[in-house]
Amino acid sequence: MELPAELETFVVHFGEMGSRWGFNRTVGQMLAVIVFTEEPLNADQIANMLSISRGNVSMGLKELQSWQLIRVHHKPGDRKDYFKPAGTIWELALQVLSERRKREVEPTLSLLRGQLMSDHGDTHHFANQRVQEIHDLLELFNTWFDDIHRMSPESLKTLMKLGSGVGKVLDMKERITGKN
Amino acid sequence: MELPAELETFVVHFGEMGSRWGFNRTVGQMLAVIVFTEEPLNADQIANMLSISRGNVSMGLKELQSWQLIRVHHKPGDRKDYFKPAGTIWELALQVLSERRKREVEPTLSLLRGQLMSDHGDTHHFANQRVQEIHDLLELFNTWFDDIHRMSPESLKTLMKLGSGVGKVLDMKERITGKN
DNA sequence: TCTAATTTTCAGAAATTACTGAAAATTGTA
DNA sequence: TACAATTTTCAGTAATTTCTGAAAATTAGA
Repeated sequence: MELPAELETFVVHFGEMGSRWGFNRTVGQMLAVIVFTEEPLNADQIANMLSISRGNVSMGLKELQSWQLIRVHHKPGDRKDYFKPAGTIWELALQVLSERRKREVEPTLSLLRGQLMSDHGDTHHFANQRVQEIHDLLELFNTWFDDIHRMSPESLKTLMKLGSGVGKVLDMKERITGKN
Repeated sequence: MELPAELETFVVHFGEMGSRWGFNRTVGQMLAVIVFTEEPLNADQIANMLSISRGNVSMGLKELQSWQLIRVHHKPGDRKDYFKPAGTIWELALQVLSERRKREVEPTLSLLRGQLMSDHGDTHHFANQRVQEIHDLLELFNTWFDDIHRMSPESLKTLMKLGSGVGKVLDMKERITGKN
């Protein structure tokens, strides 16, 4: 199977962006062909479409599965594994954010939690103040994201469209409930 | 100036996380020493503390300045440039998000906008539907982030603490105003 | 303007990351 | 179980990224 001409732009672009998004060029390109192709694809098809080795495709598929961005699909009477996106575009985007939080925030949060355990006390040392601040920030972000991640796509869209307008709603709530 | 022992953990960790956060190991380490040291530091001090070349420090400082994470500071009677964080921890975090949006979202959004210009019409082609979906998602994220980014740290903290509890406030609003 | 202090640049070297392809392992069917 | 189809692994190689250090450029004071 040959790469359809209309996909080339996206494959090239996803390849270039791949490393910024947390994987590498080939993995980005693989994600592009899988997302923009209606039919599930098998490893040989992907290798041909991108002109890369079979081994590379195998590693890339493992990576995309570890990100939970693709899913195996089997065709009756065919032993090959076929791959398709693990959800809607919206779900894939949330999944990327989720994995990145795990890889980019969790390790630091663990370290800082540990530091605050052992360093309890001299909260006046400059560095320890920064540790506390970064810890609090990441902890807040973490619970916020957990919370957000559980919302339905629809609620989330509504919320995002409201944007900072939420501030006004919050003010309103305060006036009504008298709390914050 | 030698690297204080209590900073070593953070320098090593920020180095390891650096590439996941969008820069490289040395730049991550440089950010760590600058953030965790009370006094502004000059390039030679940083080079000594991290045992890296002067040229490397120069490049790293440029990178951190392009991210707007550090700022020059001058001492009277001293021609050297000293560097300190460009803001509070909270501001630095927002700045990282802001720069990453610019590097990780904007290029794709530009491409997709262009595609939708030229491809206007056959919205039934599978790939074009995906293009539209990704475009709408990124566009929504973009305006949401712009909005959020303008809020004061305090409002933002309040909003994050509320988390998905915002959903309930929104429901309340709908009941009251009869709109969404 | 001249000079010394300081910073930046960048070619080459070092380190890291990614890729290939053939061999090994696994899987499903008969 | 035996075998062919398929996938995974991984040593060696290729490509990319990062780093060094000396030379070039810039800057500020005399």
